[in-house]
Amino acid sequence: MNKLVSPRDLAQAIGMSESSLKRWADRGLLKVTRTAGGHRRISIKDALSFVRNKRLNILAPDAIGLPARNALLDLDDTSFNDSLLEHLVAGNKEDVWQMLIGRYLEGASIAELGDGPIKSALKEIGAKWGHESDAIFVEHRATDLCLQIVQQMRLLATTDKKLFRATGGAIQDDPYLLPSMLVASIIVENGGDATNLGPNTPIDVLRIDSIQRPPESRPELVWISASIINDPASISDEIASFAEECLEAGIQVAVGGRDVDQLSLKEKPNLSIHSTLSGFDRQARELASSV
Amino acid sequence: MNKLVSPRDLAQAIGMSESSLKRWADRGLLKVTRTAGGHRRISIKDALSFVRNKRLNILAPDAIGLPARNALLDLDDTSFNDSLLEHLVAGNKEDVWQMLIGRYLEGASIAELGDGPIKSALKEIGAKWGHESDAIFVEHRATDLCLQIVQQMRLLATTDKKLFRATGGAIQDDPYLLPSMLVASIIVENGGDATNLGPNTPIDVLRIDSIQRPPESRPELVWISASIINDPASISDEIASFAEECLEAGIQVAVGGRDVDQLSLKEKPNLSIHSTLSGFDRQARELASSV
DNA sequence: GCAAAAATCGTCCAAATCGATCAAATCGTG
DNA sequence: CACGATTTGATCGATTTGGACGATTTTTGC
Repeated sequence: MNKLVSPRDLAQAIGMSESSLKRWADRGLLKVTRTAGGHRRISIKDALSFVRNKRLNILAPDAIGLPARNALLDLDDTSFNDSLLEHLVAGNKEDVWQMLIGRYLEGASIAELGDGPIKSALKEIGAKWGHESDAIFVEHRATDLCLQIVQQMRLLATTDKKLFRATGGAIQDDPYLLPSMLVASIIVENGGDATNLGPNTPIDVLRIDSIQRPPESRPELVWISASIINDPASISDEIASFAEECLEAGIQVAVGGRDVDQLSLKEKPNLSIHSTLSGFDRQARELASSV
Repeated sequence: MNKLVSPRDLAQAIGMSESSLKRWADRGLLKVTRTAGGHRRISIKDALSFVRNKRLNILAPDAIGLPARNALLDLDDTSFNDSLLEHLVAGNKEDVWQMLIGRYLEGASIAELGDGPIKSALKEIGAKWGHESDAIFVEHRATDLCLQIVQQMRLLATTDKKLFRATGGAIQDDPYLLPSMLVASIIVENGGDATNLGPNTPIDVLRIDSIQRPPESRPELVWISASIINDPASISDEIASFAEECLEAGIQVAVGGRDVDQLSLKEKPNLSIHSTLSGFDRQARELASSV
C-alpha cells in the first residue's frame, strides 16, 4: 500500500497517455513529488484522489499495484448490497475493501455508501442475528471492517483546504463509533475540518468545542449522532437548549442517527434533523459553498 | 538519535532503489560516512535533511498527507513527549500527526510509540479527568486523534503476507478502543492478520473466532485487552477457563491492559500477561518467526 | 573466535523518464 | 461546416533510474 508510481504506470492504469499525465501534473491537477534526479513520483493516495476527482476509470489496476478489478463492482445495487452483506458476514476483508473503495473511486460519495450498502448490511447483521455470541462476533467484526474502510476514505478525501470547521460526536451512552466517524468523513469530503469527539460524548462536551470557544475559532457546524437513546425526553431537552445557545452564536446544529425519531425537537432556524447521511452531506456542501 | 542507516534502509524508506541512493550519495547530494570496510552509513539527521531538502516524501509518504516540513522530529524523548502532550491537549491535528507518523516512519515501532508518548500523554490527560467537561473534551479529542493515527499506522504496516492469524478485543464493559486497536496494529506490523473485535467483547465472542473454528482456520493467538474491569474475580475465571480451552486447541492467549493487575490468573504455558505493548510486540514477533 | 549467511561494494547496461516540440484530435462558437 | 483555441498523444536526444553481477565487508550463530 505504500508505493510510489511513475507517470507511465498511472497513465497505463487509467488508459491515458504519459504526456497528458505529465502535463496534468505540471499544471497542478495531480500532486507529484520528484526524485533527486527530477523524475516524477506519485503516491497511491494522490493517484486515487486524482482518479476520483477526474472521474476516471481504472482500466488496469495492476499497473499501480492494486488488486485486479473485481466482478463485484459491476453488480447492480441490490446484488451489490447482497454481496457486501455476504462478505461482511464472512469477514472477507479484501472483498469488502475492494467493493467499497472501488465504488468510492468510481465517484460514489461517502454518504451514499453509508446510507446504502453499509447501512443496510449492518442493519441486516444487527437484526437477523439475535444476541447470540455468533451474532455479536459477526457484528463486531463487520463494524471494525467498516470503520477501517471509512477511515481510509476519510484519508483519501483529505485535502489541504479547510473551508469550514465542524465538531461533533455521539450522545452520552451511545457507544457506536461508526455513525459519527461517517459524518466526520463526510465533512472532510466536502472540504471541511472535522473534530470527531467520538462515542459517548455529553452535550456539555460539545459546548466546549463550540459556543464556549472564542467567536473566531468556533465551528460553523456541530453534529450530534444518536444511535441509542436511553432517555429521549431529557436528551431532547438538552439538545434543544444547546441548539438555542448555538443559534445565538451563529452555529448550525445537525442531529441524526438511527434513533433520531425518538427525539422531539421544535423547529429552529439553525437546527437540522437528518434521517440519512445524505442530509449531512447536503448541509456540508452548502456550508462549503457559502464561504 | 545518532543511529546510522544503510543505503538500502533509506532507499526503502523513501521508495527509491538502492542504486539511485548510492549514486546520489556519490554525487554529494546526500552526506554519508564510511565504515572501515567502505560501506556507506547515513545518520538519521542527514537522511532527514536530505529528505526535507529534496522535498522527497518519506516512505509511502502520504498514503496519507504527511506534510513535508517538520522541525519537530529532532527532539529528545522527554521534550518529544511534552510537546506531544501539549499538541494533543491543544488539538493540533497536524502537529500530532506529524510527530507520531514521523517517528513511525523513522523506524519506531507501533509498540514503542504506544508504550511511550501515546500512553504517557493520554495518562496525563486522563489524570486531569474530573467530571469537568473540559477534561472530557480534551480526552475525547485526543483519543480520537490517536485512534486515527494508529489506524493510519496499521494501514502503512499492512502487507500481503499473512504469517499468522490473531483475533482479539477488549473485554465486556470495557469501552476503550485504542488499546485493542494498538494491539491489532502491532500484529499487522509483525506480518500477522488481525481481526479486531473492538471494545465490549464478551469472552464468548472470542471463542467463536478461535476455538470454535475448524482447526485449520483457527488463529494462532487471541489477545484480550482489559482497561476497565468491573468484576475482577469473574473475569479472571472466564479468562482462565478460556485459556484452558485454548491450550487444548494450541492457541496462545495474551492478556494486557491498564487494569490487568486486578486479574488473578494462574500460570499456563499458553497464557501471557503483558503490562506493556512491547510485550505483545515481542510475542507477535516470535510467533511470526516461528512459521 | 570462526564459519556461514546476509548486506554492501563498485560497475555496467537496458529500460524508464525528462523536457521540449509538433501533428492530430477535440472542443466551442458563429 | 469552418475556424481558432485547446487538449491529446507521439517523438526526439539527453539524463536518470533500477536491477544485475562477482567481489568484499559486516553481521549472525554457535
